Amino acid sequence: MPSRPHRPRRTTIVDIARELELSIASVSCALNGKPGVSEATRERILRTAREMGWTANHAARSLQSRRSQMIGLVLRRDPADAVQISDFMLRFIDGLNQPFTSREEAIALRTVRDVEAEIRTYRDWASQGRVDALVITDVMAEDPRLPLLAELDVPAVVVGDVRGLADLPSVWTDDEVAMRLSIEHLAAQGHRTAARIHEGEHLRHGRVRSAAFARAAQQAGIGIAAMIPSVVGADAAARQLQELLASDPAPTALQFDSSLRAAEALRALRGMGLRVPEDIALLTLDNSPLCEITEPGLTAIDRDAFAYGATAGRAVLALLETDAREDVQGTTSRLVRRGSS
Amino acid sequence: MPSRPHRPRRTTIVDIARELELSIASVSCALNGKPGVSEATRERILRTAREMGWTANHAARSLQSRRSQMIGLVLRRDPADAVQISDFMLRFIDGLNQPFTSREEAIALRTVRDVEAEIRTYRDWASQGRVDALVITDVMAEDPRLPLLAELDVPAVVVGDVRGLADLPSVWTDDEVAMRLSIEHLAAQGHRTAARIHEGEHLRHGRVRSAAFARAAQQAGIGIAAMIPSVVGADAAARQLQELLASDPAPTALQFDSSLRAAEALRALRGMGLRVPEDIALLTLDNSPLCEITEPGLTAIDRDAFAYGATAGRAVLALLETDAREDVQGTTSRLVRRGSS
DNA sequence: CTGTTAGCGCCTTCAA
DNA sequence: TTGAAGGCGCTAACAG
Repeated sequence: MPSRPHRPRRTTIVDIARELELSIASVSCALNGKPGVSEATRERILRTAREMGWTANHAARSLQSRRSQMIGLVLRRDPADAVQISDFMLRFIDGLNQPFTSREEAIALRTVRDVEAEIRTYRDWASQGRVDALVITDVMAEDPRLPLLAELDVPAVVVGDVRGLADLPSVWTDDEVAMRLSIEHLAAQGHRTAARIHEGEHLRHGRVRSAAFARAAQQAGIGIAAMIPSVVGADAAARQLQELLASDPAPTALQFDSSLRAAEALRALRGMGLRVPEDIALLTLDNSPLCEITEPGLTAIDRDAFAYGATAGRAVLALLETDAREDVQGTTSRLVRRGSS
Repeated sequence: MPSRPHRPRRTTIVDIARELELSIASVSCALNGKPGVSEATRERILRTAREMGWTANHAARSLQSRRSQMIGLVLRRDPADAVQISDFMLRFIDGLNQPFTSREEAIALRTVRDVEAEIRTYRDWASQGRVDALVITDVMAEDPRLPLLAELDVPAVVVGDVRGLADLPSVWTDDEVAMRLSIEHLAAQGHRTAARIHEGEHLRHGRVRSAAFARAAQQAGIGIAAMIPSVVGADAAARQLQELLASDPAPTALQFDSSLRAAEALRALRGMGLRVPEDIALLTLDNSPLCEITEPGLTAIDRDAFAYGATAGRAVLALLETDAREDVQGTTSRLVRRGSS
């Protein structure tokens, strides 16, 4: 532990009390708007507090109130994370902050490489009382964090669908609707066979989406040529596409979870001499500026990451203030039509 | 202030002392690896501490040590922020975390809409002792935060070039080199006239880059058709490009600060029937996956955002631990050649 | 080597 | 209405 910083002592309520020749209790009451002081002395106290530039010391308050005024957020970050994930996440964080702007809460952020480190961080934070609540994102199919949260006694809000996995307050998004919108759009365009290229099913929402995709396709009378994870690298992606298009019946539409992958596919398809959308249609989840710079633009499902985050933030506050366990939809999916379909 | 949470009391050093019938001082010494306890009792103490699941309470430590173990980071976030900015920032944050992974420090993050709110946050955090240090990004041409930092007695590291603006430890990136690489690349391709489309010069680095661009161009014997801020909207951008290409002599190369803008320009130029790179070359700062999905790919200056952040993190630690005022280069620019030039 | 004492800055009974 | 005292959990100085 490094040596204690020797910065100038800040003014404390003791200083104010001494200055005014009052007891610290009176000062404390006045400063916190509590009864127990006359209006006159309260005024005096508030004024000199302002003059002396007093602000409550956070550590002291925290020690006494057992509240850190911190909301913990751990980002398990794959260095290869695609741009639009970053964009969504930063907007989400921005939204998460939103309900806290007029309050003292702030976000304690930490990035880690794997779940083990993430869990360690939660354990540490919880036992040290460093955060008042946790926000959990990217729910995995078999998520070791969910039992952990039950064990640690820290309020937590889960961002994502945890129905059947855990009994925790959650903020989720309508993946079923997103898939239905996608499929219905394709059906309306006369497509009869589609394929889905997802980002892996280790994440819960990957599975939810695949299931919803299958269900919606069946209802719309659309055949599924394949539901496969995306591959990295232009060459591998091109090969994957070729295989996909060789299947019988061949899909006339591709649904992506990642707009970056969709954009790459677009480029590959054109390289293969195929026309989009005439020969094959593309559409993707997670609308982003990326979808507008491709030629043609990418039809995408739009979701308001900021609103999503803000809803999560409000759920955290509700949990903290009234112990209200919320289960709300964070954002609504909307189809944005562009040239690719 | 909401009511105090009534979670089960965690075990404290008092509990351990009582359990072992020792004084709390001995326990404290043992737990902190300080001399003053025999090895035997230390062992005993450590073991029962572990058994009882003890962890130091952060608020108490913080109160006593005057350290919050928090590094403050405020993001002034324009809701219209482009994707690749988000990507760079999240990678930067990831890097910033890097030096803290094996330590107790965490990042206190807050997003705000304007400088006023940002300044208010710094003031609050500083006076409450909520952060041990601040990391300042996006230095503006006339930056009101710099005098503020001198006033507040909080250690701070500036990310960006502040030479001549403030005497603060800083981590900067080689914008001059980036511009020189760009210009030299163009010169080598035989270009004689270029234009620069930047993201506004309210930010310090915007100005630095423009100045460096002009200098490098002069040295390379390249004429500058224009140095103008980008405009938003496809139509406006197309008009801007048309004007630019109508100037005499017309630029045969365009340098962008934003790869999103460059990608949009690429699309617009092709819409105008121009070939890239034959008729006009494009290149951009801030390499990102975006640069690979356009057709042709965008030549770009690559900078390691993670390394940049990590360097900043190390500068913060140095400042905190040894009061060492560092002034280091955070990352190195490198030209990535692609089809657009 | 061990224990006692006194803070860190704030809040909260309980008496006066 | 005001003040004195105790505690939040931990650390540090000094006494034994």
